[in-house]
Amino acid sequence: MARAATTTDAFNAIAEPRRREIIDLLAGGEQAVGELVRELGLGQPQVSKHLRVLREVGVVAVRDHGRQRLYRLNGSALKPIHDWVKNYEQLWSERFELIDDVLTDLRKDQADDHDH
Amino acid sequence: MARAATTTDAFNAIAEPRRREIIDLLAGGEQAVGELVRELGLGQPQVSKHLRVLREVGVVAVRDHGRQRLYRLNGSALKPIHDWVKNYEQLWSERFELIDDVLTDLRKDQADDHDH
DNA sequence: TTGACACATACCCATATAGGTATGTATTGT
DNA sequence: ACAATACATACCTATATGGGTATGTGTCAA
Repeated sequence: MARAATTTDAFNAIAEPRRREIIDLLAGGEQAVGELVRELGLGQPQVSKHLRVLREVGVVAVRDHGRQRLYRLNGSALKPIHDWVKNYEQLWSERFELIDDVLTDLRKDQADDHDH
Repeated sequence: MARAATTTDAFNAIAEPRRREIIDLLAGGEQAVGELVRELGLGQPQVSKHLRVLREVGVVAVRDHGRQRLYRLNGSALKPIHDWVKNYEQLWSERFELIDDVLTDLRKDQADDHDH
């Protein structure tokens, strides 16, 4: 089996750096494809394809405006990612570093006790 | 160009569901490959390969113990993901929904004013 | 109506998978 | 020394990719 499709879920969709860049740009508000093309310095078809992926996983939505297509962010589609990674937030917090030190000391004391 | 390697960064590494599952399992503490194999219901070579990817991006670390290899989580490697997605947390919070409603009302009032 | 514009889609190609199977390597027990 | 155990790695295959280029589709202006 090959790798899962980029359109499988948000996890796969945001693995691509340009797509995260697009999301960051749309955080500032609705934008047309042409603007994104200029800001990204990518070809227009490439940008359109990235936008398609983001659309399919629900991270962005489109709106027609004359001959332009305005894309906007739908941040809630990123919630599953946040929910998952949030479980590990404590693992790099300063508070945890302290707790970790304490636990290490406790284990050390236990080892000393067993040495007797 | 093809898709970026899974070992490029944590974003690519965690796109694979089984690798997230491994991370979740290791959150409970150090585990040998064989235990992970049983818990995942995957082949041993497959698990070893997933572990290799996670090792290369620094999400897990290994320790030799006899003929076993004990893997442990290094959660701090997930920080970049958390840092990135945290910027969008407000977009689905209840608090934001309320702010959004208020803004919508404000815009509506402005439109009414212009109608006069 | 015609041309210009904004965007989407259809191809082509090189590449990196993820799973499966077979095999190599190091450690342990007898 | 030898078999068994625990992992890692090599190889194969089907598949989806991201960029590039060419082309299709819908909208606007003259």
